[in-house]
This record gives sequence, C-alpha cells and structure tokens, in this order.
Amino acid sequence: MDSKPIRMVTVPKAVIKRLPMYFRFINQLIEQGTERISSRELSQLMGITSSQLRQDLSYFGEFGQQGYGYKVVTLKQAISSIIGLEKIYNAIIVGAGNMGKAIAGYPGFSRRGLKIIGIFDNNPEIIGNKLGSLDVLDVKTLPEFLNKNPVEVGIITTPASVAQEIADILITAGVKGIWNFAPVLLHGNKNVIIEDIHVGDSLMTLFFKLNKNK
Amino acid sequence: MDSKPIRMVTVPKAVIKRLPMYFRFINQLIEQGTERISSRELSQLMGITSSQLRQDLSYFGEFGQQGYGYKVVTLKQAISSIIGLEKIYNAIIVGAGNMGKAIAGYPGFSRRGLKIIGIFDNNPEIIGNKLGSLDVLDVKTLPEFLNKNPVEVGIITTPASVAQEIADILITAGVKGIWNFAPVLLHGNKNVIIEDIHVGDSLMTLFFKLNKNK
DNA sequence: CTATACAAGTGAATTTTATCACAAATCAAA
DNA sequence: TTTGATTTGTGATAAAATTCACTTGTATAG
Repeated sequence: MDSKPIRMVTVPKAVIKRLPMYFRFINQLIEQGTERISSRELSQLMGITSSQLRQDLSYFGEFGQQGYGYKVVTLKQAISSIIGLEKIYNAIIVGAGNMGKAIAGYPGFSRRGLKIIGIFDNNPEIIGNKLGSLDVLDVKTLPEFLNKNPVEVGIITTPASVAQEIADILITAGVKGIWNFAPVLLHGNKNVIIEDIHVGDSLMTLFFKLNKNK
Repeated sequence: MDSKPIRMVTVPKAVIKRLPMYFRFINQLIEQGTERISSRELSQLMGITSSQLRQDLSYFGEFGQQGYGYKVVTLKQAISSIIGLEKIYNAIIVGAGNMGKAIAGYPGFSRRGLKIIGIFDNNPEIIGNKLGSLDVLDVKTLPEFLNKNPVEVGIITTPASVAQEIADILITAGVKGIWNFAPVLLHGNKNVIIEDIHVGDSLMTLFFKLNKNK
C-alpha cells in the first residue's frame, strides 16, 4: 500500500504573498457563520480565479472534497497552521510616535499572536508615558532589555534616519524577525527575517493610478 | 527624418509596483548629493538586477546615457512625473484613531502632495479635538463637507465593520481615489481607484517566513 | 586622436506565474 | 440504485515577468 507522494516543489513567492488574503477572507466567513464554500464562490468573493485558489492551496496539501467544496473551519485551521498563527511571538516596538501607538493599540495583532512586551523612544517628553499597560522606556536601555527578556520580533517605527542603528541593536541581540515601518532598506544577515511595510509606497501607487486614469 | 517610434505596450503590473521603490532610492541619492549613477550601482543598492532596472525604466522612456549612466536629478524628475507627484490632492481622513493620527501627522505625505483638509470620527469624545491645525469633525457631517469642498482622495482608517459604509459615502460624493487601511475588500465602481494597505497582511507574511525558517 | 572601458537600451531566451480543462470523486434527487 | 450536477486537484498550456547577451554609443586616459 503506497502512501501518496509529496510534490516536492518550493512554494512560489506569489503564492506566499496571497496567504494573508486567504486567511482574511476565511476568517470573515467564519464570523458570518458560513460552514462550507466552493472554490468558485470563495474566489469570487476575493476577486481572483477559482483555479488560482485551488492551485495555491495545492502547494500545501488537500483541504477540500470533490463535489462538496471546503469546510470553512478546516480551511481556517490549515491556513493558520501554514502561516504559523498558533504561535505567540514576544515583540518590542521602537518609536512611540503615532505609528508605534497605532501598532501597540490595535487588538487585531495581539489576537494573531503578537505580544508587545516593551515600547521604546528617545524623546524625554515621551519616556515614562503610559501606553496601555506599558511604560515608554528609554531607547538607551534597549540592549539591556533585550538581554533580560526573550524577544523574537522587533518593530521599527522610528524615523528613517535612525532605523538602521536600531536594527543593528536588534540583530545583535538575536531577534528572529524585524517588522520595519521606516522607509529605508535595512541591512541584516541570514539569521534575521526583515519584513518591510512602506506605507508611502502604497500612497504613491494610488497617485500613479489616479494620474494614469486622468 | 523619422521620429523614434514609441513602443506601444502596456506597463506590466510588476513594474508599477516597483515605481515607489525607485523614487525612494533616487530621493535618497539626491539627499546624499550623488550626481550620477549607473544601473549596476543603483540596482545593487536596491537589491535587484541591473537589467530589471533598465528594462523597467524603458517602459517610460530613455533617461540615461550610454557609457555614463543616469543623472540623478533627471531620473528623479522623470519618476516624479511618471507617478504624478507634482500634483496636489485634497484628502480627508475618516477615523481619527491612532492610525488616522499617524497618517495626518506624517510630514512625508504632505511633502508628496497629499493635503489633508478634514478628519472625521463618530466618537463624541474625540469629535472637537484638535489634530494639528484641524478639528476632528462628526462623521455625520461628512456628506455635507464633501459637497462643499473639493476632495479627490478619501482615507479610511476606521474599523472594518464600517469601512464599506464610509466608502459608499465617498464614492457617492465623487472622490477619485480611496486609500483603504481597513482589512476588508471594498466594493467600488470603475470611476474610483481603491488602493488597499493591509498592515496585518504584512505581519502575517513575517510570521510565515519566521515559521518556515524554524 | 586613438584605444579601451563603460554602460544604456532592447530583442530574445528563460523562468515564473496564472489559467485551462479534464479525470476522479462526491452529492443529491428521482 | 442510478443518473446528472458539482467540484476538487492537477497535468498541460498560456501569459507574464525576469534575465541574458549583444549592439550601439559615450567617456576618458594616454
């Protein structure tokens, strides 16, 4: 009795980029109480083709049933596991400006496993302020803090000019990932994953499309 | 005497996505006082291949010189013009939470031509607060405001649950573009450009990569 | 002035991504 | 049961994006 061979292909980058979208939509279905859905229906909700949806999922396994579709809870479980959402990551935020506060205060992130255990700034007027249950700490104490507390993820919401300096501190301390909001390319090494989110790029894309349509 | 034929091909989506990155790096070169750069050097800074850089630029024209490279100021001017950064867009923000404040307070956006002329919320405790030079207005007055003031861009930083409702108001009033921070797919029409920025998706991508590397 | 190194722009080849279309499995109605 | 309607998963195909590699032009050193 043969077991099914696993197709040993690497997951395309384009597929990885779509995983969060899949999670978002499946989660929405759960909230609505939907129990099952076909690739055709789900793909229409998302604005993609059904074959793309099926092909994408096929890189990770078989989650549906022919003639029936997908059980929504099964699919949510599968995608959570693929992304790694069942884990909890300790994180600190550097930069307690509006963006830092927005990240710290958004309940959606803690719900997904991001646990903020420290927030830092260099502005004496901000240091010591309460932010939810956390005190804003002096960034000078950051290396010490990282030494005493297990931190997997560093979040950079500082101005661009100091972002690399902060990244170096985080990397030296051995964080596994950096979530970077500063509009610069950070240099790291193979031991750290750097994920950029350039909000300004999104605005420029909007501008380009507005400009083109004129 | 023949004029050079224009290659009539549409610009690939992948190229459009990279335009903001080009602008970011060229801008950085300007700040550093660099005067000229080759495709090889610039591409190394950006972490892409030089042929991709040259191929991308070729969709919009010829901006360099053989044996010399690119004049940085010329390139900045060209890309600004392609993206449409010389224009000024009037914008309003709906949702005066931390994210709304972060957008309103970030000087980089006004520098790129985004002029915030109003900010709205539905929370009585927030309405009336000062945010820079703007008062937070009651979202009930949004349709009236849009009627009296020319607004090209609406920025949605509300919870997901009310985002579509706000989008409908903006679309009815005839805004040209919506910059959406709420984690939902907004439904619009062909007259409005909707640009989404899903911050949570970026976090999930980081989680996926951390998970994969384990 | 000449020779050499440099470097843009681009057609062609390659690689990656998306779509098609169909076999196999399941469901549901008669 | 049996039959017809669904619907998945996937090889094959098509389309899109990236890289190669070469031609042409420019700069610069001697």
